[in-house]
Amino acid sequence: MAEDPFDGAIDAVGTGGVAAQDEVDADEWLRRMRHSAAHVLAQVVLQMFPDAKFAIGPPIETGFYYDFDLPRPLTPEDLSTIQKRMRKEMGRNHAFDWREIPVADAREMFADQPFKQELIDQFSADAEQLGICTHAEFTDLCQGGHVESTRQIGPFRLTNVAGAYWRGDETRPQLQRVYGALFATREELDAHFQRIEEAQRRDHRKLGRDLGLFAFSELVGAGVPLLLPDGAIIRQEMERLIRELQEARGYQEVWTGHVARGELFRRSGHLENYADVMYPAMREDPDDEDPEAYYLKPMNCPVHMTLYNHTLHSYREFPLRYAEYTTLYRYEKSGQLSGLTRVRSLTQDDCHIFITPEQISDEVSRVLELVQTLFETYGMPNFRYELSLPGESGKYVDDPGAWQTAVTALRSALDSAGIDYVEQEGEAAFYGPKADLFVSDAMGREWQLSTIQLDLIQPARLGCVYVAEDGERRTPVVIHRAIHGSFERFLGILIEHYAGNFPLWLAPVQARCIPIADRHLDWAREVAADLRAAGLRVDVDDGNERMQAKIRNGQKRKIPYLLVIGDREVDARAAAVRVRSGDDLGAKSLDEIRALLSDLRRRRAAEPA
RNA sequence: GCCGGCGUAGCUCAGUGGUAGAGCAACGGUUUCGUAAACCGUAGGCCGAGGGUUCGAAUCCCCCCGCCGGCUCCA
Repeated sequence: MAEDPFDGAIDAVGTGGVAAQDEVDADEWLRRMRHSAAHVLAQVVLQMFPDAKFAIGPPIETGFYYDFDLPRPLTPEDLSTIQKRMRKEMGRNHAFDWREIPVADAREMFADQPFKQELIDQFSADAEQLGICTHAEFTDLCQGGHVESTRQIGPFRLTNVAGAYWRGDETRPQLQRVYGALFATREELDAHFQRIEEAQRRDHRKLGRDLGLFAFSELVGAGVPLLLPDGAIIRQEMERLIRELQEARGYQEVWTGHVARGELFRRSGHLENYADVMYPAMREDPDDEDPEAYYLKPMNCPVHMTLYNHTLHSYREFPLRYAEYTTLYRYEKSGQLSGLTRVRSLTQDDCHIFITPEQISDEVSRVLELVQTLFETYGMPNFRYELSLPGESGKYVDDPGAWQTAVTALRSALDSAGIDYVEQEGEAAFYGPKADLFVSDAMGREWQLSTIQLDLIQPARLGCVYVAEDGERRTPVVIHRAIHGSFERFLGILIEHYAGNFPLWLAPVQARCIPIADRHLDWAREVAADLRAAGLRVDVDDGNERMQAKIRNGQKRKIPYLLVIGDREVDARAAAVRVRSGDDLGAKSLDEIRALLSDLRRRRAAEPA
């Protein structure tokens, strides 16, 4: 999916439009099967809807899709009909015939296909011949990449139909996209669906419910997560960690509340560039354009800069690092909301660092070190960086020289940290370039967590200055950076990363005492009280169920340690330690248990897995 | 926001025009048991909200809201 399907690979066909299996490698063969399946899909859809306008049908990571403009929405029943007819067509063993024809012929051939006409416009800019591919009665404008015949196409299943804008542009017509999964073998196809099932078990929305971590309420509102006590514990541990790390690195905590006047956001540029995600102004008269109106903060930056302006600063104070852990409010469109990973009230570990231009590279390196330390603590290695640069559009104004300096400094900091990244033109924030860190959730969707942004615009707009060594007043550069991104999203990702099996330091309940019979309750309570006094989160299952049931409940709750207490343990002033993995560590003295758990907690160890 | 699907007990789901159901969870009682489910009982629902059709609506229609998948946009 990484490649732009419109970036025509018309000349990248190499072996030609059709190849035999032994002419290409396995990956290429799979791509060809998938793309060929898309052609059969289009063939069948055209049989069923002769007036259909068809767009594109590329191979993707797990299969293929094809986009259509149809007279009516496809139903799930249609999908299974289409699938049956596709299998039938594949069984007929139609050969794929690929060849090149002159542009003019292509235009004529696809005269009643407006999307194809647009593609012809695009491709004919630098080609006189265009590829077409025919099998059975169906011919498509196509850059090639096919198997020899339909019977060679591997096992597949149509999965869903979804809306998709033509060329990914929401101002253009929305088409119906039919998705299919396709793999080389039946086993791989089955494994694919098993992976999906496994991913669904990891889904933080399900685990959050099952483990009692968070909830949503229609009454409170969409996109506003309610952290239940156990979820709030995890979030508190996350905050505690980042506070420790940041205090150790010279950050100073500030507090600036939740609202600010519109005038501030007008000066910062937010109302001009960011209004679409800001909640509407809070004002007495809705028709009043009065700048006295207040807005919920979508970001902290303008407020932090105003706070900076409270006194005159010297270059000697730099880097000056303001940290705040506060909730911001963004009106995300309803279809964007997704559990904890996309919410409307989000809490950022949001900091603004005031520096001189010369300090950019060093300070970005320090931020990168902080990111690395945090991700190591969580044991999350699977992320990737993106360097977002300004593009052509007029959104990026002001000083082009400063932009260039900033981009160079950001790039060199990433390079010297040995970080791999991809550059994305046109993705910069309105105030500067940025480096973002992305991770994937259980369902394979990517989410941005950490962000490091250079700001070349707002400090000047808000009148930030510092006194330089030569006594002149200059405008500081500001680094905006959030390491978790938002605690909500990061929590969602963490839940999936651990599949709910939090390491001890994060676990809402770190150990549970399980007395076998009521006569063991006193010692169980004593053990719990002792461990609690040592700062551990420990409870006692004093219900009247059998021990087996209590163990089952504790396991389902994913509690790291279950401390089973019967006659032997009471006598020995001990508890039998069962680890979440199911391992039985046997009886251990209270002292040993306290030492074990305290050590894991203190080190924020990854254990128990 | 757009396209499609879906909203019945805390959770997983039955119920297709005629008096709202099951399992698990919860709660009460009995049981006091050695590493993933003891037994009995009780309670729990404006069937997402509002409107309409009908003698009668969880069920059919309209319109909101929410959730899920995708598209577009972003911590």
